[in-house]
Amino acid sequence: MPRQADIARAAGVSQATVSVVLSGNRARVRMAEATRLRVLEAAEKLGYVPDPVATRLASSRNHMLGLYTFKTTFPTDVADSYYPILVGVEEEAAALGQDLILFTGRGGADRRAHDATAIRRTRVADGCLFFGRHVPDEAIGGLLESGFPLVYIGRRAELDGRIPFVGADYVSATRQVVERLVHNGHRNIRYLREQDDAPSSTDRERGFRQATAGLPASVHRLDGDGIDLDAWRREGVTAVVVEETDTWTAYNALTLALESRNLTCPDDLSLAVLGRPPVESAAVTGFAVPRREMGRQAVRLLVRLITREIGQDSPAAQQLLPCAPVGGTTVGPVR
Amino acid sequence: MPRQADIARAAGVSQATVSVVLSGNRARVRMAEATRLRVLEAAEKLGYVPDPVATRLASSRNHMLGLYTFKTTFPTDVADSYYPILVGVEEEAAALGQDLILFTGRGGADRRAHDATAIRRTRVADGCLFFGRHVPDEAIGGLLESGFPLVYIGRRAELDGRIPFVGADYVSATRQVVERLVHNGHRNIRYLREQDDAPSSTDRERGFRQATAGLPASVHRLDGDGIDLDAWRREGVTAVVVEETDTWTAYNALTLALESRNLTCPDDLSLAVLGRPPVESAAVTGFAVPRREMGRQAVRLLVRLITREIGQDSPAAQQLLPCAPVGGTTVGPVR
DNA sequence: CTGAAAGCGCTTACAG
DNA sequence: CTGAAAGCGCTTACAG
Repeated sequence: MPRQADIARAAGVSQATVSVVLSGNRARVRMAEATRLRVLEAAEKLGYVPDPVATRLASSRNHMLGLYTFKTTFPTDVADSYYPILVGVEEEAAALGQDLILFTGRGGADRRAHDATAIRRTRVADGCLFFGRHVPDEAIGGLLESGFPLVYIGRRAELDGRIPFVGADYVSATRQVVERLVHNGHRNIRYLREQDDAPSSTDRERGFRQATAGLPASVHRLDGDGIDLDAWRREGVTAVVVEETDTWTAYNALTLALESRNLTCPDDLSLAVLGRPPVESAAVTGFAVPRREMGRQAVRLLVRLITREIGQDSPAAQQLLPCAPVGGTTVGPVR
Repeated sequence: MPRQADIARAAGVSQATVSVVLSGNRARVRMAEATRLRVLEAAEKLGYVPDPVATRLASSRNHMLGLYTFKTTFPTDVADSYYPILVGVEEEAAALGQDLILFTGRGGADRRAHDATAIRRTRVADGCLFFGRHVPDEAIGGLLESGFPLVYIGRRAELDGRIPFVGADYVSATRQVVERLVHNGHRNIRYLREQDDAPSSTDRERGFRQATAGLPASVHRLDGDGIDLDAWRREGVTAVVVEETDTWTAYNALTLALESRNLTCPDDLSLAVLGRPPVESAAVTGFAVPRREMGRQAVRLLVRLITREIGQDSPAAQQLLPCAPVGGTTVGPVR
């Protein structure tokens, strides 16, 4: 494969000159147009393509973006909620001329021990997208401090909120859904959430509390016990909102509870999903998490971080995308 | 970030010695155990992680495998047939400690002109998986000649059959399905295939012809006209086999023809899919294309090519995986 | 047993 | 306007 040195020989110039010409002469070196053309022509004739590895070692960019997931990159269980993000990532990466490196090869056994090594490896790329709840503070903090561009997909508050991210605005989306319920006369609304404290869950809770300020609304954390909807009714609950997660745990528990009352679509209870209901239950009110757009915007943000167009401490490095409302038919007046 | 030079200083040895120790001393250089330990300790203390870019430039391996698709890596239209392959690829790559590079960044406009450049770029990786019908002879041939390890996913006969691949054994799988029909008494069987000449289509046709040798079996290539099943019946056809492709074109055409006779499951015609029917029509006889396994085996083969465990001209560099039969209920006796 | 040197293919100051 | 030099962080013969 031809190298710059070969072109230099063919064009009768130095290898450094070839480098300058081929890199578009960003350094604005003065140069005879004839020389430039001669180099370009020789490069064309020899079928030259730069070696990305050497480029990366010598300079700082190789037009490759990393994608680091803490579990598997192509999950089989939660593929539905995950795939759209990948689609968005690829779409935008392609549009911006970036290749993608999937860091999957981080050994078997002791993953925790390998994390630091694995994460440091992301440096092959110009920058890296991270996806997952897991934030290994030290490793990520080290990357951040060294100025390595990185973007989390999904909001992250760790490391004093210094992590750039592109997330979904669950607070507003939830508030809007719940406000609609309140507008319809509901005064006792219950938020069914799962056990863990993912930002997406606590953000929903925040939006919920904003919309129900002053009302007897309450949050029910899912435990092993299942849900007693009749008891909730007796407590005066007239509407239930349930969070969507990639495992559908809370949603499924609610569905189960509804079915045990022989009601998939209850007439004495309004329902809404804080997210998008599964396709089968398309009529349920909720909102759409803009996964594909999150993928796209994460790539855009990462590239702007790489080009230093914006700094990693800039407010613009943390983005929350709006969620589109999904109409549905399960939010009615109080019964 | 600490480099080998830093470790060398800390351990009081030369940088080259550090390199030898850290790379596991494959060159079997004699070395005092104490020195080795001192180096290892210093590396640990400094939190050293090798720079993959430099490693790749200096040596020949960086434990990264390329994945080059001629369309989009994450398609939205044919995701179902595609995703399992990715799952297999990732699974095996992870198991073998390999990262994955997705070559998506090959500019917009003139793709054809960029192909050579884009394909040459795959050299960043230790080897590359290719996926798609498209075989740009010159570029792939160049890679092959230079000894660059590559594996196609799906059988490819181009370049005098010199391309390593992992495909599905459509010939045998089809033959078995059709033999079952023949065994059930069918003598006039029709194979419905699509227009193009993909290996997966011609392989099916070959298996079909093997099983129907001596019988009046015939192949119908789908055109714009739709299918007249009544006419086929009058011609004496008692069984139809239809190929599965990622677009389902032929299968959908057949379904349409069946529906126009108000029969989704005809009683005067036996049916089989050369592949797996869509979930809704699970009862249809067919076979399962082992997509995930193809992904896995392609990675395994690629790694063996990279390690020179097998040569690219070895027969072992071209693999056909068996397809598991899918029982179904649509293959009956002649009516 | 260990170190000094060359080289992988580039980029980027720095001299002329 | 162009070239010579150093360097990115490694590996790999080759000397001692």
